[in-house]
Order: sequence, then structure tokens, then C-alpha cells
Amino acid sequence: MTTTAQRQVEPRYDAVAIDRKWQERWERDRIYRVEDDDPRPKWFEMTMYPYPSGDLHIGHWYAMAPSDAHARFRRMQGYNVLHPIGFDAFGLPAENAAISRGVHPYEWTMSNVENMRRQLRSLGAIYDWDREVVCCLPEYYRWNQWFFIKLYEQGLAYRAKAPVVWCPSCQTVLANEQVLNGVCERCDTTITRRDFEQWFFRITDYADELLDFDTLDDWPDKILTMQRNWIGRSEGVEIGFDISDYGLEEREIRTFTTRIDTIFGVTFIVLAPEHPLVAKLTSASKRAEVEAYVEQARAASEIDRLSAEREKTGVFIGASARNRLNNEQVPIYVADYVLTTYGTGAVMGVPAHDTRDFEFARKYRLPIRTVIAPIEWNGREPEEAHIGPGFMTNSGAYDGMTDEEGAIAIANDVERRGWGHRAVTYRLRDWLISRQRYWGTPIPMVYCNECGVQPVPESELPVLLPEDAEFRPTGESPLAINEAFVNTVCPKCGGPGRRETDTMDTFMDSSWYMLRYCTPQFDGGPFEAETAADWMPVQQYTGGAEHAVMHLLYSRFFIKSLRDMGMLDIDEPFMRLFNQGVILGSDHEKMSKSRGNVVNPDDVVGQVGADAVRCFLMFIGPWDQGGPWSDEGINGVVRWLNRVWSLVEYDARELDAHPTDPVAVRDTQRVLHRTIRKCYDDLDKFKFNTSIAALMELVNHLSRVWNDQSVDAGTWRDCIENFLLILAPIAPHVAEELWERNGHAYSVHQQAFPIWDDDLAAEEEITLVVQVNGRVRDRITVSAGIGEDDARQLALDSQRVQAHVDGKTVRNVVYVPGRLVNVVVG
RNA sequence: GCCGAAGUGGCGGAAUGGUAGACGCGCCGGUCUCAAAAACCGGUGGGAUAAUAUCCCGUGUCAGUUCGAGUCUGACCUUCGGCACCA
Repeated sequence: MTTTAQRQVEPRYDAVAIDRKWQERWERDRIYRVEDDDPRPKWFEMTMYPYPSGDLHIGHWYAMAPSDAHARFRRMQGYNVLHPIGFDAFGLPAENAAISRGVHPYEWTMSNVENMRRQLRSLGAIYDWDREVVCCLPEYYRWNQWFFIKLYEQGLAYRAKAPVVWCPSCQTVLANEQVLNGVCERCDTTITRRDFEQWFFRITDYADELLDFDTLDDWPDKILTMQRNWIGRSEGVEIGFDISDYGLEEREIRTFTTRIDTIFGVTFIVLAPEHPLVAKLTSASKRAEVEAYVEQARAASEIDRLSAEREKTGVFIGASARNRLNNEQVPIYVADYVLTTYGTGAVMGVPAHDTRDFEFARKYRLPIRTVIAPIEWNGREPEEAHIGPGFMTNSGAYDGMTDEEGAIAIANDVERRGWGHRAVTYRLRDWLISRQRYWGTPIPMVYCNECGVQPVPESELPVLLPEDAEFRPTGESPLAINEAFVNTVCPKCGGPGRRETDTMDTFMDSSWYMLRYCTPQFDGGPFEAETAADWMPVQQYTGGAEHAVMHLLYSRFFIKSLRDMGMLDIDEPFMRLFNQGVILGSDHEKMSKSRGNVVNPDDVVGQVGADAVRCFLMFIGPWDQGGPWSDEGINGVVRWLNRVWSLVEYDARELDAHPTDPVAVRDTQRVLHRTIRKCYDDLDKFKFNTSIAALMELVNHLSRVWNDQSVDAGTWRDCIENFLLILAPIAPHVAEELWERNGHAYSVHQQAFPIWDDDLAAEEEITLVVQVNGRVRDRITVSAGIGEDDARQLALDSQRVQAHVDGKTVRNVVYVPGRLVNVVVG
């Protein structure tokens, strides 16, 4: 649209040339090279590395530009800052590209990396490219394999059956992303699930320690809450229901409950559809019905199964179990609202005191027996489950106790009689590492008919990902058809062996990449211990909140396991965390190709330069909230940088030709020092939008005093110099150029961040707000040092106040020092 | 559905429980110009009013706490992030 194009404000300097000039100079002079032995205190500040999807999106800039500004700020505070970059280069999209376009995942990924490197350089960040990490390269992923073997040796890696999403038509494993409304995205076939032997890491061994956030200096509370809920620690009792009548190897059904006090209210037992006892206990007459139900449950997603809204379904399996506390036989059902992955995969149904059990009992006409009497219970069957406290009833010897007392007494008795024991369960599940994919790290294990599972010897690492594989679906992992890869020798006996053909989850790569940044070229191990110990832990990590639970928990687990293997002496990888928000299209919708609202940073940077884009992204709003891109909004910062340019180019000597106004000089000093203080505090806390607003106010002030010619050249030069220093981390190219034009020595990025003077920042006068009954009625300018008595008297003497007090009694006068007086009348 | 957030002018947003709307966009008016753009100067929440006097209303909705609530508490509505194979 021509109207939009006309509205675009142009920089009054050659932004593109200045970007290029300084990027080349910084590169040539290596001013951002990070030395391990630099004597300054170390500051390791990381932003989550991007997936090389092809083009750098403005969303990447939104993550990278402010984090670079913060790292630059720390650098100017005197730290030796490591602010590295890399690429999360393994993953599904590369394989999709291979299938759809016939490009090899390696070619696709590395050409994307190449393009994104160029784009990232255009940002003008302080990345030390010698420390770049690309995790699809053997020199990186060999250490994934090395770690895998270490974890295996520690007993932290194990194999077990686990379901994968399966498309029966494509004969392939699907990622959740490839399933839309329960059908395969490629062929619309309804998906099901299949059990595969897969590798897991025992993250649950660390569940309790992962709940300890005490040493994390500064993580957002919401992330800690999400992690806490994700881990989901529950204390309760594991108790068996007797099924010895069936003559099975299993003599009981183990259930987990957090409400053992309600055990006398059990009127049924529910098994998860995947529970191994389902097949064994189902009676002949029920078999067909139960099998059909189990098959149907395999197609349902967990989100649907756990939905409280969805109608509960289940099938009676034609068997019963005995509640040992009251010797009652209760029917056994299979129902998909019970999951195998939580607790024991079996629950005791207590409809009177559990909402889901209540719904289930209503639907299948099962008895509902109150055993915890609410305070004013009328003795009738309740209208809904009573979750709250009460007194034990219908519970034999425990009647009359409170529910809390009952829970303790029953747990003690259950333990004494050997029917069960107190237990803790977690919602957190072990980390499933295996992927039936090509584009990932090969799992370095060999299967031998004689020796079983054997790790590949360290000396044979890396197990290279072969170039040729079958990306099209065959029903097996893509590597399985590669005979040369699969067939090997057993590391133990030398006989024939078969390699593991699954690859690793890409969260493996991101679990330890911060360590690789410390010593990226080291080839004696994943990292060189002493140097890594100097840098680690990461002082500040920034990235999207979408990684709140998975990546951030995996990484915490990983570091703790390395610590326990003696490789590191830290408990946590990331001391501080900040989550930026999401940048939206100018239509306030999520950016997507289909909506056509995607902003290409190359285009904008080519028009207005990197600094205007950086400034605008930081100015949109609070970084953690994200916000919409705006083609018009960016005019504001372009215009501002233009004004900055003019202001700095003025010849300060002109000022000395005019008489100075001492009040204007004092005001100007105050504005400058308040700006320094404000920016120092705000940049520290990632509050870029208000820092830039404060800098704009300073520029507005300087424009006024230039027009008035009311300050002396010395005051002016002091303002300009400090202003450029504060601008440097935000707009590094323009700041550098103006620093040079202003006659200062290269480089502005090797200067210290300015410090304010509290006396110069102080206000001499304040506005005293006077309220009557909380409503503002007057504002009085008073000396900043005014005393309480004087303030109260001034307030009461105000004519505007008296007009509102007139005829009423003054009941109270509230005084807030330096701010307001509130006269309460009635 | 569950877990976690967020709702303030036409728009993005600012505001240690104490002057709601800083800063910017957009818009309106002016200066400059043959004219336009740019630049610069001024105005800009709604209503009553001749008024930049004064008063009333106003931070998603409804209650509550408080001398005082955008901010704290509870319930609800809407939008967004995550839900274990997207990364």
C-alpha cells in the first residue's frame, strides 16, 4: 500500500552503512572475543539457542536483541561477559523437509544455519562466534552419546515399554504435532498407540531435589509454580485389594490414594486400560466388550482422558476385589480416566468423596457411601462428592475421628498388618529419550544375543549418523533399514551385534549446551572441567516461557546427575531466569505464514537499520509480556534516533554565546542524573521499555534547552556523553558512530556504564497532593524537606479543601511523607 | 479439562496501596513550502460548562478489605502459554 510506504519515516543517517561499518570493525578488532582468563568477574548470560528453521523471524530478534542489550549492560558494568549463541540443529522439521522436498536433513539444516548466522550478525550482538555450538555435528553429539553411556552406567538410563502414537495406515510413529483431532495429518486415519521398548532417564529419582528451588536467585514465581505442579508430589498410602481367589501370580491390586481415610467408602476399583491385570482378570463373558474399550482408549489423547468435563466411561470386567478393611467384595472396572503413568495405574473408587468417582458411580449406578460426614450432614446420599473435612462414619472402629485422625490411624493399621504402606508419588514421569527418527543423535547401544544390551566403548564414539536412511515411513526407525549401520559387533564378546536404531530426544542436546559454550573446542570430553567450573552456573538465562517445565527441568536434572557423577560442583544450571513474551503480528494475532502477518527482519533492518529495530522491539512494552509489531509504531523510534543524531551533531560552543539560566542548568543536571539512575535500575531488571522512555524524556528536555540556549556548553557535553553511554547497549551502532563523531576514543563499548549522583538527582520541590475522603482536591508545590506539621497545616488551609470540608467534621488526617495529605471528613 | 499468566484512551503501554494515562503511535491544529512530504511547535480519556474555573464518570464484570484500590482478597468472563514426540 502506497499510503503505508509514504508514512515510513526514513533515518537521516545511512543506517545500513553504519551497521556494516561497525560490525566489520568490531569483528576485525575482536572486541567481543571472550577470554577465559580475563581478570574481571565472569558473567555468563545465555539466551535459548534457536532452532535453525530457515529464516530468522522477528520473533528471534525479539528474543535476541534485548538479551544482547542486557549482556552489553553487564559488560559496561565491568564484567567479563560470555553471551554465546548456537543452533539447536536436530529435530523433526529437517526430516519433514527431507520427505517433502527431497533435501537431506543435513543439507537443509546447515544451509539454514548459514543463513541464520548472517542474519544474527546483522543484529550487532556481542556473540563470540568462536564459541558457536551446532549440535547436529559429530563433535557435539558424540558427547550426547558419551553422557548417555555415563547415565547408563549410573543406572539412570533404562529400557522399558512405552506407548507411541501410531498411524496404522502410514505404518509409522507420529509426533503429537502430526496428529490433528485424533487423526494422522497425512492420511486422516484415526491414530492408535503401540508399545515399543524405549530408553528412559530416571528424572524421577531427582523429583524431590527438583522441588527445591532455594538456591535459584531469581526465577519467575510462575515458572516455579508450574514446575512444582508438573512434578506434582503427593503423599498417600499404597494399599492392596485382595484378588487371591483368581489364582493369579498377582495376589492383589495395588492402588494409591491420598485419602486413605475414605477407604470404607470404596464401592468399586478402576484399572487403567493399559493395566496388565485387565487381561488377566476379565471374565470370558466380558472379554469382547473390555477389549473393544481398551482399543478405543488407545486412540484417545491424555488431555481428553483427563478432562473433567468429558463424560466418564468404563466397563465392568466381570471380576471383583476384596477391601481388606471391611471384607467387602467390590466390582472391578476399566476406565480411561485412570492413567498407567500415575500412581499404580489403579484407583479405589470412593464416589462419596471424589468428584470423578462420583460421576462414574452415578453413571454406572454404583453405591455411594458417605464415610466422612460433613458438619451438618442430614444422613442422606449427597448431591455431589464431599471433598472437605468431616468426621469418620460408616468406618468401623474409626468412627468419630476427624478425617485427619482417621487417615493417620488407618495408615498405621494398614502398615502394621502388611496390607500396604505410606508412599509418595509424583505426576512427573521418567524422561522418554528414544525417538523413532533419523535426524537425531544415535543412541550408542548394541544388542547382542549372547551378552544382551552393551554400550558402545568410549573409544568408538561418536557413533556416526549415516548419511543414507529411509525417511519415508516403513514401520521401523529410519536407521533400521541401513544394514551397514545396524550390523556391528558386540563390544563385549566380539560376536554379531545390532545397533540401537532409535535416536535421542533433542532435549538431550539442550540439557548441557551451556557447558559446551564454556570450552567449545575441547575434545578430551564434553567440557574442560576447570574452565567450565569458572563460568558455571549460568548467571542469567533468558528465553520463552514455553520451556517452563520440560527443557528447564531436564536441564536441571542433567546438571544434578553430572554433579552426582563428580563432573561438576554445582547444583543448578541457571541461577536467574527471565521469560520474554511473544511478538505478535500487527493484527495482534500470532505470526504465521497462513495469516500473512510475518515480519521479515532483513527487510526492516535494510530500511531503518538494526538499532531502530532493536529499540522498537524493546520499546513495544514489557519484555515479558510480548506485544504486537507495528509498522507505524517503529516510526517513533526512527524519529527519536533522528533527533538524537541532530542533537549530538550540534556544536556545543554555540551555547556559550548566550547567557545561561542557572535554573535550567540545575534542571538539566537533575534530569540527566535521574535518567542515569532510572536506566541503570531498569536495564538491570530487563525493563527496556521504560529505560527507552526515560531516554526519550531526556532527549525532549535537551531539545528544549537547546532551543532556549539556556545551558552552558559543559553541561551540554556532559549530558551528551552520558546519554551515548546509556544508549550504547541498546543501539550499539548509532552510539558507536556518534561517540566517534563526538571526538571520543574508540570504543563506546569498552566504557563503563555511568553512575548517577544522588545529590544532583534530588528534587528540591515536590507536589503535595491534598485529598478529601480520598479524592484529589488540591496540589501544592512545597519544599521537598517539608515537615509533617507544616504539610498538614497547608492542606487544611487550602481553600479548595475547605470548600469540601465546609460544615463537616474532620475525623482524621492521613499524612504520607513527600506525597500526600488525605483529610477524612464525615 | 488441568496447570500458569494477562485484561488500563482510537492503538502499544506508564503508574513502591497514594496525582490514572509517563513515553510513543495515530489523529487534530499551527509554522515552513507554490504545494506535498519531512522537520519543528501545540493539542488529544469520556461527560456537564462560555471556560485552560469547577464538578461528575472512568483501569474486563460483580462483590470485599482500606482514610485511599489499576495495584490486595474472592467469584465470574475473555484472551494467551504449557500439557510430556514442535522446539
